Parts: sequence; structure tokens; C-alpha cells
Amino acid sequence: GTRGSSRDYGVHSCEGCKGFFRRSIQQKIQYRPCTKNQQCSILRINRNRCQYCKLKKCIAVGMSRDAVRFGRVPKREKAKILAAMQSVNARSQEKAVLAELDDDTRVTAAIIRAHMDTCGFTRDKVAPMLQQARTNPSYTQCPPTLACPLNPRPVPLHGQQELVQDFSERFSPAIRGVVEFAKRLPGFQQLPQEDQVTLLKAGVFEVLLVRLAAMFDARTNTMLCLNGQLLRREALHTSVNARFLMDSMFD
Amino acid sequence: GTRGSSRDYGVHSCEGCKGFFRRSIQQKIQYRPCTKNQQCSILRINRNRCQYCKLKKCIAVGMSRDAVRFGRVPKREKAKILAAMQSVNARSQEKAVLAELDDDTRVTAAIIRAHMDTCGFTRDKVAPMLQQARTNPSYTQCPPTLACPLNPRPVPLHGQQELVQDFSERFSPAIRGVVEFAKRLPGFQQLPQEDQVTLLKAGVFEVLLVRLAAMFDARTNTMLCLNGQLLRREALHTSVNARFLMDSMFD
DNA sequence: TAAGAAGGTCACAAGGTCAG
DNA sequence: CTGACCTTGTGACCTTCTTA
Ligand SMILES: [Zn+2]
Ligand SMILES: [Zn+2]
Repeated sequence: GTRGSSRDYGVHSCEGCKGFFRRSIQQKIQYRPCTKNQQCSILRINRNRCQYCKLKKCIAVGMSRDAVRFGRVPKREKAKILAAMQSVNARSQEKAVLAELDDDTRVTAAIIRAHMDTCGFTRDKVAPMLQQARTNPSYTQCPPTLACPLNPRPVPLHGQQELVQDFSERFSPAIRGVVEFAKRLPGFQQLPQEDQVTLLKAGVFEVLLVRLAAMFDARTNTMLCLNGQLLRREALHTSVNARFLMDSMFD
Repeated sequence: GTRGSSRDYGVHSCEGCKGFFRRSIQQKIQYRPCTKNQQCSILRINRNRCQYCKLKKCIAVGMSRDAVRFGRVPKREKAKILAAMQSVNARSQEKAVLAELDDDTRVTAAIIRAHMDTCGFTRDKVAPMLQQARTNPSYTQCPPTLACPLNPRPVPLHGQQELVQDFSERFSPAIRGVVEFAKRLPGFQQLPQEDQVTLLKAGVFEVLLVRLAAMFDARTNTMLCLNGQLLRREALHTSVNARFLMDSMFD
């Protein structure tokens, strides 16, 4: 058979072979015995060179009037076929990923591209704002619990509810960026869904901290917020947790 | 290949080349190596001068037993080919029109020819009737609503229905003439169908008035009808609309 | 009812034929 | 040997039939 994906006379076949076999059995054609020892290989490209061997191959692969199956395909079998297809698909993808993982250059390039495309805090993206803040600094006061580069308005909000709401709004895009990044790491998508979630839960905060490194300016010992304002390193020394994080970032 | 338009061994070819190539591969003929450095150019007129080079060219353009395509041509491909043909065709037509529009002389000539061929009221066509009317004038009375050169029998008809029917019958050929004229204006046919309709709707009446100019005889201040009868300019002064049109035509 | 295959149709091209 | 004409096989699409 050639291309096409329907089942004819009990075998996956194409319109051409289906028609050929139909004609052969309908008219009980006796093809001229092959002149080449009946051993012609029947490929897509030369399928019509020897009718005798073509019919022989049709029979060999199981085409038969007795193998026809009319009507709709049972659901179970359909599911089985679908599963097989997906298995084949997954296998080929896995193969491609393994090939990529074998090539360090490609892996590195893929990771760098993933980072550049999904991180909003790369040096080149932050640079303009940082420059602006250095030449025209505006310092902000902010309680330690709210001290984060992602907080664009470092002023206390009224009400716990509002605070949480605001925080998640600020974090969401950054976290989505990290998830996007992970998904583009070679092989990540091939892991079981569950493992993907576990890995992300475990690593998303650390990755985020690394990504935010560009917002911490060691030269001036200040932290840049998304609104362009600055926060001095010493301003948070009253809170143990915040100080620990601060020191970790700067040193 | 030479002339012909069928696909043989994967290439647009003719019966001759098809047969030649078939014989060559069937009998595995080894042609005498060309005596002229195997560089004969194969053209329609000298194609049978050197078999060696002919076969070489056949192979060079891609003729091969492996390239045969059996059966009917898929619809998609057919549509694609048709679209390509039409695209090429439209492009060449557009080019021709642009060239014509660049040459004022040709444009003028085309427009004049279009007018002469599609207008039934040119001076030379009207002249005999006008001459007849001048030497032997026959005046008619006619209500202002029916006063039109296109009305061949300027007498009141009985019934509104009949009147409308009659009017459209008189106008149809004249309007068809204007449409014909527009279609022959260089570039008009290349406009989108919709725009053509819009332009015609907007302009057909004015063009028609200009075309009918020859039916208005300023020397005698009369209007000639298609039946050869005359109508005096003053006869319509009772109707404002008719008078306005009359005056526009005469002055 | 509808998915899905057998069977029919016929444009198209391979291969055969034979006068030039 | 060439190539116009003919015969025959191929397969893309369509219709008809069968079964879940
Ligand atoms: Zn064989
Ligand atoms: Zn040659």
C-alpha cells in the first residue's frame, strides 16, 4: 500500500491498493507470472511494475475478502488504536529529546533562549529603569513584610484581605514566567505531570530569587522596585527574615 | 520535451518524448555516445538529431520511471494549478492595462472606439433622422413625464403598469450600451466587481444624458424622438423637472 | 444515526500499435 | 525510429451498504 489510512480488506491500505485488489478478485484476473523469479520488492515508488508480485504482496500482508469488517469500529478498539498512536508519538518525541540532551550546545542554547523569552528581569530589560533610579533616586519606606521588588507601590494597604490579593496579583506574572521557562527546558514536558508539579513547587521560589538578582544593586546597596523607587538595604534590618533574604541577595 | 501538455514520467512532455523515453528504458537501449562532446542543445526542430543527448536531456529534466504518477490528479492540486494560472493571467492583464494607461494616445483611441461601438446616438447615426425631421417636421404632443428621446411613441399609455413596463423596455438597450462602454474603458474590468457596480450606478444616468445630446437640436430648439417626431422645447415648460432637464440640455 | 468500508466512476497516464 | 492514436490500468472521489 501507499499513503492513506483506511482499512481495506482487513489491512491498512490506500485507495490504490484497495482498487487493485478489488479489481483482481472481482474479475478473477490471472496476472502474467512475474519474469523476475516472483521476487519483486513492492515499494511505494515501483508498486505498479509487476502486477503479479503486487497481488502476491497484497495476499501476503493479509488482504482478503474474508477479512472485511463492515460497519463502525467498536469503541474499545478505537481507544486501543488511539493509545497506540499516542505511544508511538510519545516515543518519537522522547527520541528527539534524548538526541537534544546529548548535544550540550543545543541544550545550552535552548535554556538561554527559554530564559530570555520568559524572564522579565534580565539585565537588558532592567537596565533602563536602574539607570533612571541611579540618576534620579527616589527612596521609599516600606514594612518588611511587603519588601519585594515585585511590589510596585511599597505602601501599607488597608486590610489583610486586600494585601493578600495584591500580593498574588504581583507574583502571578513572575511565577507564570518561571513555569513557562520550565516547560521549555528540554525534556521537562516529557516528565509525568505530577513530577512536573513537584519540581515546580520545590524550585519556583529559588528560581524567582535568581531572576530578581538584577533588581538588587550591590554598588549602591539598594533594591529596585517595579515602580522605579529604591529601598535601602539597611531599611529592613529590623526584621530577621527580611534581613536574611536581603543579605543573601547582596552577598 | 516538445509540445503537448500531458504529464509523462513525472514531467510535462509530448507523445514523442514519452515514446522515446519509454523505448529507451524498456529496451535499455545504449545510444551511440554523441560525437559532438555530448553538448547538443535539444530543441523542437532538431530533437531527433542526437539520441544520446536527447535521452540525457530527458533525464536532466527529471523524466524517470520512479516519478510516474498514476490515476486522476487530486482536486487540491488541480485547484492550486488553476489558481496559479489565473494569477498569472490576471497579472499579465494588469500589466497590459497599465502599459495602455501610460499611453494617452492609446487610451483616447480606446475610449473613442468604445463610444462609437456602443452608442446608438452618435451624430452620424442620428444625422439621417434629423435631416428627415428638419425637411419634413412632424410635431408631437406628449405629457412631460413621458418626454424622452427614447420614447418612440410619445402618446399616453393606458395604465401605470403598462407605462412602467414600456419605459424600462425603452431604456434597457441604452443602459446596456453604457455598461458595454464602461466595460471597454481601459482598466475598468480590472476593478473589483462591487466597485464596477457602484461606479455604474452613480454614472449611468449622466452618461446617458450626454449620449442623448445629439437628439437635441439647438438650431430649431426641438427634441428628436426615436420615431422621428419632434417635440418643441417650449412644450414642456409647464413641468418644472422636465423644463430643468430641457434647459440643461439646450444651454 | 453515523462511522467506516466496499464498490462505482472516470480523468489521466502507461504502454501498445503501426503508418510514415 | 518516430509519434499520433488506441487500449488498458490506476487511484482520487463519490455512492451505497453494513454495523455499532
Ligand atoms: Zn514480480
Ligand atoms: Zn549529442
